[in-house]
Amino acid sequence: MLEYTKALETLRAMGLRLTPQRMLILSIVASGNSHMDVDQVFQRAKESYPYIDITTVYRTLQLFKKLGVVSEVAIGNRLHFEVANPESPHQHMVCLVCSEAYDLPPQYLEEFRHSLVQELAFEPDLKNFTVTGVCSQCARDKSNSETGGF
Amino acid sequence: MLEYTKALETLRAMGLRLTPQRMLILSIVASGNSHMDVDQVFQRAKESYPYIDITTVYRTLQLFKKLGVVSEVAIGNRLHFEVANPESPHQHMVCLVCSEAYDLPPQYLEEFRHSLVQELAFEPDLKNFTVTGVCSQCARDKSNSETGGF
DNA sequence: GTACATGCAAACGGTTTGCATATCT
DNA sequence: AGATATGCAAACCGTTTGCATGTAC
Repeated sequence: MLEYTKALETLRAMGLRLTPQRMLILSIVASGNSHMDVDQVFQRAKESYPYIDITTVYRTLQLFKKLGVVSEVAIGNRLHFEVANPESPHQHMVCLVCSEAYDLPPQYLEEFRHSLVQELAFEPDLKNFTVTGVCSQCARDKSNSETGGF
Repeated sequence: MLEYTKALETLRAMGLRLTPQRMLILSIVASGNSHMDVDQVFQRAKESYPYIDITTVYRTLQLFKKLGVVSEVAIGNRLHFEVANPESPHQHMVCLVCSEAYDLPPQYLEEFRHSLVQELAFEPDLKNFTVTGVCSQCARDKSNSETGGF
């Protein structure tokens, strides 16, 4: 919950306000294991405060992003957010079947990045890197249904 | 221009029509070095046939995709298309500065894919793989402008 | 002649903006 | 009190759909 106090201090320092909506949205994003899309945040927020508008969710998340409190990941045509953690940068894998997001530790991309830079003189933007694919769970489900077994 | 005759035969075989719009759109996509987004195709098409509608471009490209004539690449929130070439599968690198698209030979992803499958049991969907980043040209331009040079 | 394709308009889904009202400080 | 945030409505942008007209076959 270190993020909380730090984020709240940042808000104060900028002369911005600590509103219930902002605290709620921050708590929701912080409670997720991985990134959540805007609508997921919105739905969860409505459980606590039914009057909240999705516009507020968008604006608040963009504000937190600007403050470095959360980071944004675009997946398909949806924006996702997670609490920023500069100590453990990572990329994401998203399952095309179940839409689940998984963290991808950066070492998996090191050699890839290195060869791109060295051989193709292309500097990949790993801050916004996401691989889609099929996760082990869904691959198993699929092979089970194909063989008719469980 | 092999793609042409093959595509046209495929259309006929399916009882579909060879319209001027379809031939125009195919020729435009085939003329590009790499993938083009829908609006680029549309603009070029209007030069030859000003009455064409962007809806037709979308529908035609989707049809060609279904026939295996073109392949679709989603970049950001835009769809891009290129002539399908099953003989040389590749992925893409897109420069965030100039938006130029470059082909990425598959060998650059082999080790990456292998470690994902082996160690994380995640099968990446390399058919829809795109890395964004900064190309060498734009990196050079940037460093020049930063040092006051050109 | 008939089925299929086109153009146009309207809908769609995610996101952003304008503005009057409400709220934090 | 005064500046900032919110809710609501409307705009936006890329893409898709409905439908009457047009055209390839």
